[in-house]
Amino acid sequence: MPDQHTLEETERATSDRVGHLALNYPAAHALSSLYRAANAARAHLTRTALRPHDLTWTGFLVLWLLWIWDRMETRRVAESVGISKATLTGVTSTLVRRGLVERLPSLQDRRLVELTLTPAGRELMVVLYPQFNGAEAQLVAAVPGEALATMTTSLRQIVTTAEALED
Amino acid sequence: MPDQHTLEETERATSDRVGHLALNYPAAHALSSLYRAANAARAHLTRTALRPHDLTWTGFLVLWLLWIWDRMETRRVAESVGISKATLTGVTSTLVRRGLVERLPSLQDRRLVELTLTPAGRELMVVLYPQFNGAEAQLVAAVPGEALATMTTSLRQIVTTAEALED
DNA sequence: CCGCTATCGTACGGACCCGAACGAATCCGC
DNA sequence: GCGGATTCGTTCGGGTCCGTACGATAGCGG
Repeated sequence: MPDQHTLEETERATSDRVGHLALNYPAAHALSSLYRAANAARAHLTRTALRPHDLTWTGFLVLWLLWIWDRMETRRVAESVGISKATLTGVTSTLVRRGLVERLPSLQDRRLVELTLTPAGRELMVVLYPQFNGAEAQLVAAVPGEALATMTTSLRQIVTTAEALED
Repeated sequence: MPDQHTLEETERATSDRVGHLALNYPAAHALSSLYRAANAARAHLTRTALRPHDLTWTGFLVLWLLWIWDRMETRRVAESVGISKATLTGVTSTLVRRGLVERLPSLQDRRLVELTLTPAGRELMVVLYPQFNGAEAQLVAAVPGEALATMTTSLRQIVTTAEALED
């Protein structure tokens, strides 16, 4: 158990504390579950698949993206991974230092920098990604297929809503 | 758009790259959506509700927990929030420095430290939490009630599975 | 051409985050 | 009682993570 209190106890204590307020409880429970699930999944995948290769979660996301798309501008990578450009600079430096990623200054627009995998980076992903996906499958094994599809759809709607709210 | 590529393009590119491997795609898509949604929600809630009060996401989670439960041992707080004890030490120090949280050394077991909100911390939560919950409601507004319930159930199953896998 | 503006990636400071190691306190087998 | 094992919170080092500020580059109106 991640908590010394059961789910029921927590909800009762919450009700005792804030029950007099007009709150949206389904939203609160959904987002609480969302954050806990994402945190648990990230921690488990990191321990199971990434740590043996001495990779961080974010570093892996960058490698995966470059594996799928061959080369990308840094601003696109940051946007896709969901981190700031400033953070990506540091993450990229780490991956470059380990010989997995290469920086390619753009010739057309000299402000831009593109990223690509080195051969070593590609070899790593060929071995690593099937292991990673196996761990992913383990995590969702208890969720029936239909519920998983519903969940995926709802999560994407939340992403869309969040993006719309940023304007 | 968080990505210069549409979802369909990404899935096609993925298929081109790893289509010859025996992978669990529903699991991969579900966890990708899970991580993106959690990231987007966290970023939006931080900007909307937390930043005006100069609070961090993790700091807010700690405050919320102490608000609901009055006082807790640090090890329980770390477990509930999903961070390591080492991280909690730093987060707690920040909150103590801002006068929102107090450390209470346990008299029964002198290895333990309990945390509790100061009056200022309680006053902050009374104002802040309704704002936070309002932003939460905005995020899930596009998801039908039934789908939201299904999503919450599935997310909790993933949390349970992840915990079981840690043994 | 030539300022004005926008956008790029990066440097910096501060906060979070973890694993490992540590001193202090407690527990437990004998 | 008491010595070894366990558990506690903290410290430390290294790696994200962000907002801000910056120098460099590009686009654009006049």
